[in-house]
Amino acid sequence: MRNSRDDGPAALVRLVATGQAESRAELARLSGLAASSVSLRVEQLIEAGLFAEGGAGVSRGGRRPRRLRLARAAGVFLVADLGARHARLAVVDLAGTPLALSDLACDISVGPEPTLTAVVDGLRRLAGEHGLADVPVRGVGVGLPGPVDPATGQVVSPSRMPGWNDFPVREFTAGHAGTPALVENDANLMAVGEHRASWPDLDNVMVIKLGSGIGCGVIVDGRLHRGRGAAGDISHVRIRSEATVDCSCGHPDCLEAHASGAALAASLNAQGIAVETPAQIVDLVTDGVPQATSAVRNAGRLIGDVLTALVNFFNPDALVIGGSLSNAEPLAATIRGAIYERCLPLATRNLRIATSRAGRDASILGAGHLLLDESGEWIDQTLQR
Amino acid sequence: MRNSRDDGPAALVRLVATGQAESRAELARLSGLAASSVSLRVEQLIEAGLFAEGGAGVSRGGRRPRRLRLARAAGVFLVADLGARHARLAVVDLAGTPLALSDLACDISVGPEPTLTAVVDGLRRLAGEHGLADVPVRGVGVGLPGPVDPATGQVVSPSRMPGWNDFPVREFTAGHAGTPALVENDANLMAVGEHRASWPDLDNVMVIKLGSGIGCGVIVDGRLHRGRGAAGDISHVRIRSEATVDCSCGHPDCLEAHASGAALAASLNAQGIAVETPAQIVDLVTDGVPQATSAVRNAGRLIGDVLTALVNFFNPDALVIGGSLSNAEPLAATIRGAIYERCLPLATRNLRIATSRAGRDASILGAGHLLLDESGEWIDQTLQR
DNA sequence: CTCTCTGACTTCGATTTCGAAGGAAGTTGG
DNA sequence: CCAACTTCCTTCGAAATCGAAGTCAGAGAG
Repeated sequence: MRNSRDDGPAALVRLVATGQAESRAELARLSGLAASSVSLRVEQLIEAGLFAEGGAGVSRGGRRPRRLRLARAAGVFLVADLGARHARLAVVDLAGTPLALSDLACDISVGPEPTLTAVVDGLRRLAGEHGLADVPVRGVGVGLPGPVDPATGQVVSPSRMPGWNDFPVREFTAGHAGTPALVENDANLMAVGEHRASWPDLDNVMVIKLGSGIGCGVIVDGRLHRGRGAAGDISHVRIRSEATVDCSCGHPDCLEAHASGAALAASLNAQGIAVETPAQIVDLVTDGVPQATSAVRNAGRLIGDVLTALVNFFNPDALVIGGSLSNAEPLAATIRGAIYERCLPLATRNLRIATSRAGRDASILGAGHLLLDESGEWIDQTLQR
Repeated sequence: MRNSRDDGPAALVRLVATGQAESRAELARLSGLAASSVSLRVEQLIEAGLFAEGGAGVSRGGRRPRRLRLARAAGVFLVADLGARHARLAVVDLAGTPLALSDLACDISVGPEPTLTAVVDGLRRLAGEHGLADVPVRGVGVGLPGPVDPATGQVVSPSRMPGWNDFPVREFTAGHAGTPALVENDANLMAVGEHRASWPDLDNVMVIKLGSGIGCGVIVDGRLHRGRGAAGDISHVRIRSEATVDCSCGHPDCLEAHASGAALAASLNAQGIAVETPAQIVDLVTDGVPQATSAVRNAGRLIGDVLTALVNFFNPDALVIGGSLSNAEPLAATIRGAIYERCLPLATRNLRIATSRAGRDASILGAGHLLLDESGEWIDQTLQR
């Protein structure tokens, strides 16, 4: 696990927030600083109201450590994970742990300004309802179902977000909330959340999000790989198939056109089985409806074939299958089988394939972690008073 | 461009060696250290014999800088790029610039010990012949046409290196040469060399090596991505094709079985055209032999199709086409066309596709750079006297 | 040629960080 | 209960680093 993106006091805050360190001694070991320097800085962090001392810890054969934790006044992050017709809102502490959760119905197609205004207002209300109005908000995180340019914080050519193209989401959100803002693709957030929560010691992880669409986030060397904003796209790879289906992107036989939740639903509807959401597909599979199982198996084979090439190329330590469709067991099983059958032994030798452990709030978690990673600035400022 | 993998004096040596800094002032700007600290450390580096002052530089409107360069006594690296029947040997300075080059006929299939012994001895002889016997050797780099486990420096399940499986190449080489050793896959070395020499400011770069086989090296966030040693493999991806060809790996229709130089040669031989090496194929194409051109075009289309998925997924800033086959112009043109046609606009928007600029010694260059990156230890030691 | 401006170093006191030593507060084993 | 460790944390002088001011050496303008 890579730590210390930068150093300075923020590194100490990160270590405590993520639970890696609970005492001055652990901070010294993990940060590489001298014990005396750690003591000094911790003193300052306590004075600034970011850390608090929380009684004595468990002895490891000597004097008991004086346990450190984040002070309540250290602050919170406001986080929203937007879907097409729905947003998941959360107030999380600096560690990313949700303190309050709620759901908000909101149609993303009404455009960015009303959507983002409603989301930020909803977040503030949520914080107030849980008695957190007096706690400083250190940042806002927004997950979106489309590509985000990391340089500008703008959405770029999203396929299912009419009116959002080139809208400066980060700027607008930061302005409206009055805090720093983080804007990121939802699959990327999920990848970060899954990685930090479940596989913190692995350096290279791929997370695929199977829902209505097909998304993918990539952790390289412990950090999110963004590329120019398009990284992780696997949905428009051309697949080998008998029937030809045209994709919304204009090319024939994209993976998404054959194997996404939306494609599966369309295919089942054509067979006279009424479904709308991925969750309903999962239910059908669980109920043993043969057409559903067969469709899901077929999708798994297609997805597995595509992943084969990517696993050989990227050689990850783990491949995590998440998203609402991932609860359909035959799907994961088929993907797993395709990869083990067709990939190089060298690439699968140390590869773990697992379904999501962090669950549906993985994205929330990931946003918290990314916001913490970018917290160097305000931490430094808070200390200088 | 990412610098300062670590800090300390090694960072300054790197900046001077790579030509990024030529004066104390530039070192201060690029390293982030205070000017006074830089002056102090430079003093020590000069005393230790690593740096030398080389007259006055060009004024930028004020006092002229006192130009810094690597001292001759700073040392050299010995580097070898091994192919199946041939090794390219070089003595390079710390900047990676070749001071002496030679070719050595050696059959890799006689096994690791005799091969590596001959290579290291050849390197020492080469240094001696060029009057470099008195200059300290700071490291040995070896490029191999097979997967290398970065953790152990062992070759792992190579397909064309009988007798090398699990052999501790790094350990043996370091022992025989009496210096630190670096062992790396040849395509990876080529990727590093190409990146540092031609595209130092781009963070994410893919380099494919088209020769008898098909290799690929990946630079992520300015650093070589190794994965567990298999990263960058693109040769065993299944392709869509009419005829079925079985690959040596046991699966049908791998890219390598259809589009590698060896596959092209076999196909041309079957048509009654005698060729052996990739260079001869390039000659045929240049001469306008229609069967050769057609075969190369077909290979380009297949390779392009595979790269399409990887470019969408990885979203690199540049894709570099290298290796001896890359001189066949229709090949690169076809690959380029396939990618621009089929990739997401978002992924190709900022993508540069180019043929190799560093040429056939890119691997040598890359080895030099990687050895320099790992030079922190001996630099620190040299300073402490 | 002189005067001013700019950039390249140096000098030197202030600050930060280190690390060895020591005190505090436990555990373990007789 | 006591002596011998261990671990946690602080103290304090030494060392490294910084940064503001000063010096040096050129360019460019008048």
